[in-house]
Amino acid sequence: MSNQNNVKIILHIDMNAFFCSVACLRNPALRGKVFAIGRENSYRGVISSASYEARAYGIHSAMSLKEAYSLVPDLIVVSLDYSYYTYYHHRFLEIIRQYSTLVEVASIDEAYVDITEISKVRHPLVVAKEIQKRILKEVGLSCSIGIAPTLFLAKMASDMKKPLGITVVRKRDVEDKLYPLSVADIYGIGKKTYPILIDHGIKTIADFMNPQHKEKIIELIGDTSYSYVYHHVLGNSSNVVDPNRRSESESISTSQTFDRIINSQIEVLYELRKMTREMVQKLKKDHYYTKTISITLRNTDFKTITRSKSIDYTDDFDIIYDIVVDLVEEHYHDESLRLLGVGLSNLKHQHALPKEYNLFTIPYASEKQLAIDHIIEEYQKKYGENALFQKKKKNL
DNA sequence: TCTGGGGTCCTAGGACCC
DNA sequence: TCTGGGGTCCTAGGACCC
Repeated sequence: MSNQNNVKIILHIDMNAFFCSVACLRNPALRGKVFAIGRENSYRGVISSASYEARAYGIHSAMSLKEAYSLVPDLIVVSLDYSYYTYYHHRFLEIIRQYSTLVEVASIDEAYVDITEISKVRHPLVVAKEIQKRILKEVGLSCSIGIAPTLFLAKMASDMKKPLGITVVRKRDVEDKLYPLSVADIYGIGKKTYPILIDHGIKTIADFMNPQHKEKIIELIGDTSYSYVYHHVLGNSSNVVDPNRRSESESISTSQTFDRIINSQIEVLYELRKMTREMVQKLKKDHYYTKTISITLRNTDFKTITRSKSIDYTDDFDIIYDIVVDLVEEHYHDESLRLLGVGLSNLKHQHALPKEYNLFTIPYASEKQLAIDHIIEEYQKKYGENALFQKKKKNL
């Protein structure tokens, strides 16, 4: 691969069945077993990763546990503390960073690396093979690697051979290697969009790229999506690996699906207060301020709404929780809920904030909120810590 | 005992300002 | 009285990804 102009050599490195592989490292007895990562001893929830042996039975991530057990009644389901995943995440990044300073972390189990520099003295394929071998030997994880001139093509390439694959996609390989693939394999085309395309005869990437179909596809999925795919497939997209792209968060959120039904305002507020507390702690720990506060409510029919409100930048629990209370009072009307969530978005790092926000925070708690706190306290004093839920428990 | 949890990005309409 | 764009912020929702 020669490098004229700004042709770059990008690797996309993708850990194979990452969560399951980490679980095997912690418990080697799992190796070779039909198992998955999910909530242990439960039929609720979904699979977050399936071992290759389990995949052979049709089990895959996002599948409900109930469905998985119906396919494999004696499926082994394990869960692991998240810190194990982050530990191995850093372990494989350590190795990758020995080959380039241009490493962009894309998620817990994948990264982009610009190896243009080292490729001037060593063949990219040799570099990729060495990285793959070292991650397997030194960390114990297998990965697939895509080599291409852009991030998008590298991502598509790493997907083509798993596990332990290495796939090269140069611009001139696109017709051979990408065109035969299904439109469902396009990164960025998901389960809502690909059935629409397939229903209208756009089955392969070759179909998609055929100029005769341009009008029809734009009609189906819009101008923006069409151009996005069209140009990315041709290799006309960003080839800049930016180590800082995801280093600052734009939003943080938490949500929880409950075993019981939530159907009173006081319960909603009680749970959301715990979540808000958690979010504000995280906010402060990383020295962020938030501008937009949102709540998420999902009812028993799985209908989900989010409602938000923007205020001046703040990191003050009382101010933030007060907005949560406002949102609940405005939008919750005694429906039966199964999921609650709180999100903080429009985040700004302390040092990026206009000066006036950095002076000091005035202690604040609205009368409305103090009244609610009082009700909750009284309730608990009278009936005990879990009083709010006792009546539901009886019904279970 | 159907359907987790944490993110990013985009769209679209309305308000408001110039 | 009617009629303009452009830009930015806010809110709600949805698609997608891991």
